[in-house]
Amino acid sequence: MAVTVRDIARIAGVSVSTVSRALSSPGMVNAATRARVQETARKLGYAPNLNARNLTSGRSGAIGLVVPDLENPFFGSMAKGVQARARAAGYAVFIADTEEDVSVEGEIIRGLSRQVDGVIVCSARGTDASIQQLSQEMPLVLVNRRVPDVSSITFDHAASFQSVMGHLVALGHHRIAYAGGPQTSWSNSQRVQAFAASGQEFPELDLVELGNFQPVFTGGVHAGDLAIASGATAVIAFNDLVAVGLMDRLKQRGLSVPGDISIAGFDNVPISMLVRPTLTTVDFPRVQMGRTSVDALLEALRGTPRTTEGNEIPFELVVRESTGVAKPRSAASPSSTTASALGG
Amino acid sequence: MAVTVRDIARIAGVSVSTVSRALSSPGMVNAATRARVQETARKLGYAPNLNARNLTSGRSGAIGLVVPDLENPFFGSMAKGVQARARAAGYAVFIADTEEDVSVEGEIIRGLSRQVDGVIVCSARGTDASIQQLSQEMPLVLVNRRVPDVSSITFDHAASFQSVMGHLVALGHHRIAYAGGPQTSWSNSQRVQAFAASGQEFPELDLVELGNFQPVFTGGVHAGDLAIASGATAVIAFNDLVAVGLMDRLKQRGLSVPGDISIAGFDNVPISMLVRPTLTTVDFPRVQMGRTSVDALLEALRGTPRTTEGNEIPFELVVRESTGVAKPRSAASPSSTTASALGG
DNA sequence: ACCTGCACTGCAAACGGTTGCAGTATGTTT
DNA sequence: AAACATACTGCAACCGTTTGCAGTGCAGGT
Repeated sequence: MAVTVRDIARIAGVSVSTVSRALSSPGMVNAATRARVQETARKLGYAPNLNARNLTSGRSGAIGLVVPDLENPFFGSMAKGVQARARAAGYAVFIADTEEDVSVEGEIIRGLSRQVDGVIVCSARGTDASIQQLSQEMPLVLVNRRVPDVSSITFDHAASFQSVMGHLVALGHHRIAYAGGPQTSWSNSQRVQAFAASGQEFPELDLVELGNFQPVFTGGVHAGDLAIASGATAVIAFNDLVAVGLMDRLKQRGLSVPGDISIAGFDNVPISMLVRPTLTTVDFPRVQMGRTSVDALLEALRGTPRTTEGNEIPFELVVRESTGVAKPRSAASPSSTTASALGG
Repeated sequence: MAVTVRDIARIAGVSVSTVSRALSSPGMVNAATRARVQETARKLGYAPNLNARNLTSGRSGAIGLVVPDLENPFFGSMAKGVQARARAAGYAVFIADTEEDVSVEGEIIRGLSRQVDGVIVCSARGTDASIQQLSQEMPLVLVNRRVPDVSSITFDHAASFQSVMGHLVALGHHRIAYAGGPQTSWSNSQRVQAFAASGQEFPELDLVELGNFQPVFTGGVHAGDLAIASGATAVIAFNDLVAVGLMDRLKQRGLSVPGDISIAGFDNVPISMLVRPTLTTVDFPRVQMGRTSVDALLEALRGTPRTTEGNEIPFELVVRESTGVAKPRSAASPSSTTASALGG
């Protein structure tokens, strides 16, 4: 059916080994022969059988990408970066969606690992131990999470949180609330820590943790009422969706953003610039994170693993309309009366 | 390094062929032997080498998925469906992002085809001929586009457009505009046709084509002014992003939605229920489209290709707040004065 | 003239499975 | 008791490529 090295060998009048060498290590064969072989190969439309090639070489020329949910734009962007960089390096990408199911994650990754040279894993959940275990079984790069002794690529959540906090402080806010995300999320724990650390840095601040919310619109709605009750003049939300839900609820309750309360989110999702007021947020270059994780994996495959630390992708604070100067504490407007009345 | 059938054979005291059969065609070997082999395999942590297996079988157990842009949520959802169904059927998924570049698309698909049993292709652009050509070279299923003689899975754009139109007519609208998408887009051409067909179905209607717009927020902003000028009381937008941009512009110009103008979009993207008013739109089950395309591909691989026609995924009209009864033509309110003044 | 080194090429053995065929030991039929 | 079918197992070839090793011919050095 398909044309093989033997066909080429027969037609070009050489041995199969010469054909193989002419095609994969051209330097080893005489220029004339090489040209003849390559020409016949081209004419016959030869395409090497990758299974055969990989069988001898032991490599597969592919990497695996494991994500919890492909429908989440975060992972879509990641995948794009991974795909682009892998292709440029001559690797194909196998993709697997764990559907957020930690229990099957290990099996999926192990299954995948038999057909790839290494894997890139996004696993916000799952235990450190299980990830360490996997990392010992195969070349593995962990994304958006840090686990001891596992090569990982992350955003600097602490620093990005600080930059949002600095922005709000500069605008004169004193009572600032944080509407957290899922308790099990690594990035949320980073933000909670950074939030607490801000207390050290700015002792004059009045910090309120509103609790943990689902990282979606309705979670923000829920947080909205608590935010009003807290009496905070600024709220940092776990992500943009929460921020948008929060903002919607505040408007519904008759408060103005940023007049009464400033709101900031994280991720810079497309919605953040479509809502009114547009949302102040932090942009994390997700495509670049995908690219960098491929680089890290390929280096590991070449036997020169990066250090675990220091692989942090830069972020950017995007200031838009949802944050403004804090309303003076003394001159309480009717709407803020509501807030302070409820805030106790 | 890795454990092979030979290791198992040696330890279990049988031949490699028996090992192979005990593992892949259990019916052919004695129950006791089979148990012993399977047990040793399990104990040694045996995992078959897929390259070796595929080399003999000629199959690869993988399918390819080719999309123009992984960052686009449409394809993310698709990919999720593809991935899930493929995994369930024992297939792995290779993914490739063409970056909307038609010129390399063919090469990417051909390269991919060497490592997979078949491909699922989303290619809104590219010529019919090039797709037909590819389809003859390998098992191929085309998604969201119809090309003669190529197996394809689509949404019924005509019917979904009709349902939006019917909804608006029922609300009493007479002058209805369509804000189109890219001229080269297959789905847009389907909608334009359906728009024209509505003229036949409802001769009393007054239909206005506003032109072609970029399928993004700013395209909608652009369309907004034209919509006002057109004097239409209802606008159907190419997709939700255009609809949202349009709505934003209308509000900016002092018109109310749906008070003065009703707006409907397509796709039911997350934003559509976050904007105010929430957007009437058409939901296309994209994950299901992914699943169905895998089914079609697998059937083709088994030699029982589906017919080209009839593979249409059901849609659902989602009526929300952005569409309402048409304002009576006679009683013009101040805000509509603006519109009719400009509408000429 | 002889040996050495070099550039090139071919042989054949891998890689790790699958599978057609033949062989052996049982059970079944007449 | 002989002939035969049946159930299981092993041998060895094969899938298409890579690669260590040996062989060839030819140039240059002595």
